[in-house]
Amino acid sequence: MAGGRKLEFDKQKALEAAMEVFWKKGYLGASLSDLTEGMGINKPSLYATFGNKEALFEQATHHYMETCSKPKSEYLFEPNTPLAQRITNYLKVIITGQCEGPNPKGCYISLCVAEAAGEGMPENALKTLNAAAGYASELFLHLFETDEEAIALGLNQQAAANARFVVTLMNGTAAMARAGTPYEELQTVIQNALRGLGL
Amino acid sequence: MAGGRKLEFDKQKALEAAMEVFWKKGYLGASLSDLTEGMGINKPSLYATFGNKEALFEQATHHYMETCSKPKSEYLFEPNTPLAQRITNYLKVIITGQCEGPNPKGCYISLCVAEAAGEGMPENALKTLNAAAGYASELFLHLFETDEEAIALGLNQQAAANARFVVTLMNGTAAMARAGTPYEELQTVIQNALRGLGL
DNA sequence: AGAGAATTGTACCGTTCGGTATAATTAAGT
DNA sequence: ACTTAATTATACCGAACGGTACAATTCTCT
Repeated sequence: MAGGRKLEFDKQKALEAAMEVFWKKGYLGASLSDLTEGMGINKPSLYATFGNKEALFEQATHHYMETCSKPKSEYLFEPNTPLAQRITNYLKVIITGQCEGPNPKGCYISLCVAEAAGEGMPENALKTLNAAAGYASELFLHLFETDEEAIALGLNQQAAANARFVVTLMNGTAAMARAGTPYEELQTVIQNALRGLGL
Repeated sequence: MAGGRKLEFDKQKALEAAMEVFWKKGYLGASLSDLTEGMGINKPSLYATFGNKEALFEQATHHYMETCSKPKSEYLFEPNTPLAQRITNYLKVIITGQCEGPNPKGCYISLCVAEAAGEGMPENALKTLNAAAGYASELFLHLFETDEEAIALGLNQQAAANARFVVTLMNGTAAMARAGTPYEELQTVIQNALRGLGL
């Protein structure tokens, strides 16, 4: 037997809205009122659909990684493109995403990781966050260790340190973007970054 | 006529403790319970001595700048020391402060600025924060514009962009430190930073 | 010793927090 | 039409939030 009232909202749109609220306020900083208002639904609907605040955060974080973070990594592996150009393209699109567009300024993950160090974050949210936080490091580590040109340039010799440098700088641009630095100003660090890598 | 009961706590010690609480939790993340517990006093004493949470934050932020941030800038202007060495020494002590010691990991200012972008921060706290946030930028801008060696190396030509690069990287190390990256790993970015500046 | 000034602990204010019980809707299956 | 299942809106829960009234305590000055 079946039946039941239909959902009056788009699950995916609501998740997208939740992602934006967490992106703007962080996990602890986002209240249920912030979330329900941003998502356009009320509390019982939120709990019935997503579980609770923590479960919603896990799904929103996953959505962020899949739609905002991971797709940009394609720029790093584009064929027939010099390494310096690929890194430049990648950093440009990353900084653009941090500074411009409809989303909040900065980086969702970077903000929530900073928040998490202050305690008060539930365990599963921490796990989700730590997994997401390691993505960029592993991406650049893999690039510097396996890319032909990177190996030819010797970047694989200190792949971990070089990856850490790039990831550190990206965390920095996220902080600067969140503080209001516009893209035109922030974009100049890309040249410094390439020189810092010896490119 | 006069008199009155004596303060049973050290004002300066209490301010130092408040600074550590804000450093760990941020402004919004620090509850009055966190503060009174960390400072070892109770609420009426806190309000009588420091005003309210916002006024306490302004004083704690000032204390941070005077005792933790500004003193380290001396390394940048040490006489008879090559510029690259001065920047290296400065960044080493900055990263050490972010990663080690009794204080919370990361940077007090960087954390609270990130928090402030999410709204909910009172106006005077914002002003105090913005003033503090501009300090490092102006410091490096002044260095690159006026230092003899910096001018000889042409760093003054794009002083603002070069300063932004260093400040961005420092915000990045703060984020990495807060996420738990140890000093030994994070310190390697200094060499990349110098190369990124052409040093 | 006594009066007046300042700090203390306790208990409380209204509001918001994350989360839920309940009942009124809206739909499908028989 | 009628039962059943699912979603909705409203109202509420105990706890914690920033902030304060009040009375007890502790001090200085006369």
